[in-house]
Amino acid sequence: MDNSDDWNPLRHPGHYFNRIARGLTRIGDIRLRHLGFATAQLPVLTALKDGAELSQKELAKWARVEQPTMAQMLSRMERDGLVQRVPDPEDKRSSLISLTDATLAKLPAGRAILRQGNSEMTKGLTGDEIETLVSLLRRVLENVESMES
Amino acid sequence: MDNSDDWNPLRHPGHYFNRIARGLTRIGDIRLRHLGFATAQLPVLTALKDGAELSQKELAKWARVEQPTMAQMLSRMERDGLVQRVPDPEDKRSSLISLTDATLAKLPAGRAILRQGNSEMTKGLTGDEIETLVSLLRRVLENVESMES
DNA sequence: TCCATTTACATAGGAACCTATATATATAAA
DNA sequence: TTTATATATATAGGTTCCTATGTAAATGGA
Repeated sequence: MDNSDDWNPLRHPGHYFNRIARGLTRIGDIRLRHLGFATAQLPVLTALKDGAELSQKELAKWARVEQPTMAQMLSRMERDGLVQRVPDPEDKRSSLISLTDATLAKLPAGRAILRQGNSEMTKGLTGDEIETLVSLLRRVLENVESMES
Repeated sequence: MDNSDDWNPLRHPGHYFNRIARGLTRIGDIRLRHLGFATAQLPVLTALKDGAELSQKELAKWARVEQPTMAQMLSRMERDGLVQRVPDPEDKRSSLISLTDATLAKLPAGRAILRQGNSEMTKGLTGDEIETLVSLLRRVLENVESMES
């Protein structure tokens, strides 16, 4: 690839990740809105789907966001009645976060929306192609995360 | 894929896009910081790299962000001396935006950083694999953008 | 020409991400 | 036990994205 292509985003994978990620977030937000969910909250819903009680720290690690990001998101989710916090009896610094009953009741509908989105996103790709894609993505992700130090 | 995997993000491509995109943004921001550039500004730098003068509207379209997003980014870039605006003589509603001389002078260094990042991101992938990846990404992007209506 | 519509941009407000830093509790070492 | 360090969370401030809406200039039809 000659130098003149360095600025041509269409020749590089990097360009696509941002566009796809933003697109998926926008679509997810629209489709989940009637349930009161947002795309960014999905890791929290996933982690707590079986009634688990986790600390903010554990949720941040699971969702791979920084602690203040998770703190803010949990505040909004609590404000909106999606989660509840109870003081951790074993650690006065910490709270245990869990989904409210109303949220638990809405999870199956959320799951159906996700399944539908995953299927539309890979429309026209064979099972083999999806596997190839996931495996390449996994390798790129590993490279990217090894660049962050 | 059985139902119990609907919540398992590792089985779906969707999960990876967000993580990769955020990782690339963080790394780019760190590596470009000494030049005064940010990852999100790259489309603007790219569009104006040869001294072109474009309107805010054209830049938003090029970068595929909404107009207020571009307006805000250009404000910061102008504040930081990266771009300049001159009134469009043909349309009093509009300004023409171009890179400052200082920014133009820093572009080659920025390009080298991008090239390096693109190469690290795909480390271990063969040329064929990169081509396959880009082609699959293109198809997914097309699917995603067709979901947004 | 005059008015309605469209267009370009600005502004307001909010979500989700980040880094840096403060505070309170827990833990470990002296 | 007292003190130093580590950990969990909170807060402050900033960027990048979004939607909704306002304003002024351009345009096109009556």
